[in-house]
Amino acid sequence: MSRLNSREIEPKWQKIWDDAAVFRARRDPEKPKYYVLEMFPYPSGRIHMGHVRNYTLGDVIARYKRATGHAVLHPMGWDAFGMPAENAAMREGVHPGVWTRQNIADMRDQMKPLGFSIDWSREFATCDPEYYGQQQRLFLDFLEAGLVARKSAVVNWDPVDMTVLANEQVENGRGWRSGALVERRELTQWFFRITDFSDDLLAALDGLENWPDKVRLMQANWIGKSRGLQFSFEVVDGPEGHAALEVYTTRPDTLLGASFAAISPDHPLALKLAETNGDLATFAEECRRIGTSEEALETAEKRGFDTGLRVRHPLDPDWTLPIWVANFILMDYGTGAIFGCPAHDQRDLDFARKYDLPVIDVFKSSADAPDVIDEAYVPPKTQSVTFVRPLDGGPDMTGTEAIDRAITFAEGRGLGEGVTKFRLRDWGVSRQRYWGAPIPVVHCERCGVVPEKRENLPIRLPDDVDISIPGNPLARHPTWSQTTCPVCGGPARRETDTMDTFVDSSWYFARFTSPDADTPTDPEEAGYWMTVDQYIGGVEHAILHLLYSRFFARAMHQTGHLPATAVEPFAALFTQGMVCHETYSIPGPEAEGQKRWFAPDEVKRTEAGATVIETGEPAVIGPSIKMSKSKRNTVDPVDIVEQYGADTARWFVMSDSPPERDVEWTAAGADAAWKHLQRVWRLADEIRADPDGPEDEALLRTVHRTIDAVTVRRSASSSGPSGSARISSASLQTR
RNA sequence: GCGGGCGUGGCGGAAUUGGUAGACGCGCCGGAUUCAAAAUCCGGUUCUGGUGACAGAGUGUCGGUUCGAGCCCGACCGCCCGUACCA
Repeated sequence: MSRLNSREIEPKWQKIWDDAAVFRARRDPEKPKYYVLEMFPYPSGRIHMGHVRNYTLGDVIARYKRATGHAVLHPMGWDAFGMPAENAAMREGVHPGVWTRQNIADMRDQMKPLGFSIDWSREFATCDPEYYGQQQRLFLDFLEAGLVARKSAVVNWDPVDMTVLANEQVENGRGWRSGALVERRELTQWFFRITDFSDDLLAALDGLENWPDKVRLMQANWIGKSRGLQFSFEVVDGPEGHAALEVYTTRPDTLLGASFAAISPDHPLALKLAETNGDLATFAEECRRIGTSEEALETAEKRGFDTGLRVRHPLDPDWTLPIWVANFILMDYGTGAIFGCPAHDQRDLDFARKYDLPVIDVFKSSADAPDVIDEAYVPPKTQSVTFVRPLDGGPDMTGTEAIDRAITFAEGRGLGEGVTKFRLRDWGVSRQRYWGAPIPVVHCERCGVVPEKRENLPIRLPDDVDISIPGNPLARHPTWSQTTCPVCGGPARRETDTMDTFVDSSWYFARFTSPDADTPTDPEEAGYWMTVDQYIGGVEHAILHLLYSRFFARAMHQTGHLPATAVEPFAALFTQGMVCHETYSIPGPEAEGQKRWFAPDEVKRTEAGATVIETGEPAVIGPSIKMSKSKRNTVDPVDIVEQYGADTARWFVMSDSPPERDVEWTAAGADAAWKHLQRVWRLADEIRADPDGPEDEALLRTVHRTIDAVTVRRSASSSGPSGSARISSASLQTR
């Protein structure tokens, strides 16, 4: 009787697959097509268990579909632009391109032994000029189609390093390298007009039946369609050009509860007043130090500054309200100004309590009204439309009806108009960095901003750059930006901003259908393979990446690069859970931050606890959390493959937990997975040992019951991988 | 802060959707087999008390609805993801 020897079998079959090119995707009119895709990796240098889980999920589906007579496309590539390469360059003095290419080579070497059924002939990296050149072509096509805009946006500015910082590089309001207080600064930047598609991106979510509800809900909330009233306050003795203050509210029915007006520190009126009011200018300056992330802005302590100006209440000209500048008003949403209604909005209430502003309950007559307002409330069911009801004589009514009625009433009186607004903002794609796709436009003194000629694409990144200091190496390169104007032929300057790396990942799935085409896509190939039938990746991409990709598919359709059938790029989406591991640490002499972390292979784990192998010190066993470098709780797939073989790693991540849930990697679990494979091997071996003997009817029956159960469950489940999860549990019960 | 998710034995997880909580698997314990070990096979395994029959407790916490709640409702706690320049 033989034993499973993964070390021999796996390379043997991988070579046979490779030589026969069995995973090469081929169009076949006789077969239904199936495109399965896992979110492509960032080439950090090492694959981790999260990758193994992700690609195994896709691999199971790819193999299943091939086995059931489909023409399958299952490609792999590299999301190769981004900040880590520049950081490595600064840290180690290595060129970002060299670093990235080496990482790709390393990771490919680590992935190959896992035996995924990938069509490697389609591999590309987004830092290939052949790829980003086509992306530049798309940029120009979008520009021509009116899908690109140029406007100003706020960035984090490090005044010491003289560079733009990513939100991630801002720590407690300070630049991570310089430690300088970060400022907000406005730059003119390029935007994709994703808001042109707000309505469609929202409405089409309904059709994405094979997406998780939670992702659809998150996207819907992100797009944030709301119906409200836009109206203007008359500003009493306002400065020139500011006789009126436009505000937008989703709760016009609470208008009589207004006790103040508030504007963003970046609102034009605030800027105007700050010109002559030093204290206000100082206050606004302090607000601008918070940073640009929504999270930072919203969690900051609510602060305000009374401008001394007042506005007239629209329903009562004798009633005036103070105008405050408040740090929790976002210039990006609505009009950058609100009316404050403390009784019915918690943020307004916090603000009113802090600055001693009135709290007026407009639902006092409602049965739900509290005697004293401790927290903002809105009556759940019946609510009187306080300012409308006495005037139009109608009945009390519920939420949205009340709001609609207030809008109708206000419109009838000429007070304002009903407006639909979206929370979604246009997508700013300009980045002041080197390692990204150059934006293919030219700045000419005579002709202004002009697009590059398509025949000049790709606009390549220069290799000879100085990365050792912060800032944009393209901007300080002595010659790269010098060019001639495509229109007048005069001297001109290249755009030195590069594109957001999310652009790279917003169409790679389309490029996989024709990776060598000299246009962004080959219509015939894209028409055959698109859309992606099953997309698999982490839930952390639920909003941005997936929304940008949905936008891109629409924009690519509009510019003739994708068929109408592919405006939704991913027919089905599966979000897998994370791979976790417990942590081992020894607390330092000082505080939390002093902990020393130990990797699983540095620790001897017993029932009683854990000790550091080298020193024999006892280590504290921490909770199982996502594998990460900083906590050192990673298990290298390469080690597992060497120890047990790829099938053990693949089997473990597929069987131990349902794929949509987090899985905890344990040495015992890996061992068990290996044992299970041994059992399967032995079972098959026993049958093979007596090929002429009578068939084992009980076994045959079990096998077919299992197949039946798997098939039934698969077709019943809405998306693929949850079905394949059942394959695991069903097989485990065999015999 | 806001949006989304999760919380059941030592562990992964079941629970036919409001009807015997812990299926199945892992691990562990005991036994068989073996010169011995591995592998394999059999049995046990929520916790507490009890030799035992058995008794009591139990699905993050508190409260509610119900004849009946892991499941429905309300409030809270903890962890995770996202929050538009991390990918």
